[in-house]
Amino acid sequence: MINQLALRAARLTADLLGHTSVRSDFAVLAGLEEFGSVSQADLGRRLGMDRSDVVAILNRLQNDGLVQRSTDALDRRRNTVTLTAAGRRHLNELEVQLGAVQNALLKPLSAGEQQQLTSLLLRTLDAERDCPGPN
Amino acid sequence: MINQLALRAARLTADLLGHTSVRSDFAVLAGLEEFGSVSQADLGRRLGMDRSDVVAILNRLQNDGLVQRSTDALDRRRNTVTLTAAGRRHLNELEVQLGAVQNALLKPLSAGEQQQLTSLLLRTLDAERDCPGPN
DNA sequence: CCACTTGCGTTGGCGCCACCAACGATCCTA
DNA sequence: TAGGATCGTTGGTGGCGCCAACGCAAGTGG
Repeated sequence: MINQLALRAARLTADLLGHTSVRSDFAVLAGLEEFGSVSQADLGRRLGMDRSDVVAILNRLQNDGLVQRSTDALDRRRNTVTLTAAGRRHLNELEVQLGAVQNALLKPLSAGEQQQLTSLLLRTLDAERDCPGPN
Repeated sequence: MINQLALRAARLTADLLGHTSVRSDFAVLAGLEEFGSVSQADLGRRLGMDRSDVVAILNRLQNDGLVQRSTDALDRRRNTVTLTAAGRRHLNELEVQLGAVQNALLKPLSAGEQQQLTSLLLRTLDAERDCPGPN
């Protein structure tokens, strides 16, 4: 049903970008820009992914100098993750490329319909995001 | 972007159904019902999945008696795959359950909006499906 | 009739991704 | 001060999509 479209999206991103794991990288980078400097666990919670996977992604990103890990002084368990300048640049590039992918994917729809669709998707996502929390 | 929703959908299906690989099974069963008895390669092409994966899924389904493989008399390379009565029954059950999942997922939307959304998704999917072929 | 090419089913491996279990370190609280 | 709770990390598991290679059958041109 809906998975079909997600698969198409994944395939297109894989085609246009080198077929490495850009999607999770982008998710983390975008999350960092949106939320600022956060701990890894918070990041995972807000992005809806597991702590262990966040670790792997951050290892990659840190290795590429896109992200900086520093132990929080107030709570030495936590790692405060910060976006570097290079990371911000890389995120911008990814946004451009993924925007192109999205355009290609939604090409058969008019501009108004595209907006309509994304609005509907975001609404269901937001509503869904609240559901499991407060329970 | 869109992958988020797909993930939600996957999680919901995993919650409501036993977290085994029901999704691909359903895809194959639904494809069989839609296309009738077809060869495995045709099935894979129409569903947009790899031949090797179709093999694995068919092994499972055949083992559960939901599907029957028989070598085509006219072209002995091909395996004609047929839905058994049990397979059709199982498909119906899955349709009910997945319908419930879809309802839960799209609950925050009104009925009209739900229809609108699925229509938009199907349109982009259909348009996309033609694109890679004629090139 | 014999290569040659094409398509089919099957096997095996790789990579991405979501999930779970466990551990040491650290913080918080009773 | 002892016991839980949280954090980062490691390791393993399973689903899923993709590719390469094999053996076999069908068609095609010489």
